[in-house]
Amino acid sequence: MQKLPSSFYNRENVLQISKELLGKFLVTKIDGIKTSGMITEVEAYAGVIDRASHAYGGRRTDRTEIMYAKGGTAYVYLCYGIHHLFNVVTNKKEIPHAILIRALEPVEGISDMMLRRKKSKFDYTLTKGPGALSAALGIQVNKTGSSLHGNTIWIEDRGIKIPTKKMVVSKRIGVEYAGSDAALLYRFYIRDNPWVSRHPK
DNA sequence: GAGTAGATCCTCT
DNA sequence: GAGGATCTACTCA
Repeated sequence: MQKLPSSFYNRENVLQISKELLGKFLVTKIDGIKTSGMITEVEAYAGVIDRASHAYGGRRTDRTEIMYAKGGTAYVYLCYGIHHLFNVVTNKKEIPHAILIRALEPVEGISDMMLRRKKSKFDYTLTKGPGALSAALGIQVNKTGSSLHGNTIWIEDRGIKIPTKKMVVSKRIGVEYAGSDAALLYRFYIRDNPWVSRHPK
């Protein structure tokens, strides 16, 4: 059990990093409550050449500035006015790669996750989907720019390795506006794991 | 079980 | 002033 080093995030191949994130553990300690879960589903956003990315074409605004930070930084933003989506920034400074964490399997602090999600019953919707898992772990937009080497949000390697044959590759979700880039196979999830948001159309 | 509308607000044009 | 890397509840069958 150890935090992923900066050398994990600073690599250039965002697809490779995405695959390796499956089976890792996302941990947060927010408001004094520790919660964690195993990552089961991710999507890669390949920066300036990816029309689905906020940083497409080198677009740079107050919001996307975080994506240009060095690997190992949290990029959180608000979607549809309601949902906080959590991304991991990868690659070197000035290269705006990011990986969206879409789903995870809850491990620690499940009762607190249920409180945050206002759920009385434990079911698969607890951390299935990017907006849901952020709410469960207490991640909000004010955490954007946080370092993943600090003591608020981080990712641990607990010795679990997902074999390639257990991985499924597919199109990303909800990016129809990205034109031909919507067809890119940039989504990865663990085969037969119930904690996966949904199947692509 | 499948399909759809509403919530809700920050960011960029 | 429009729209989005979503989720849930509600309708209809």
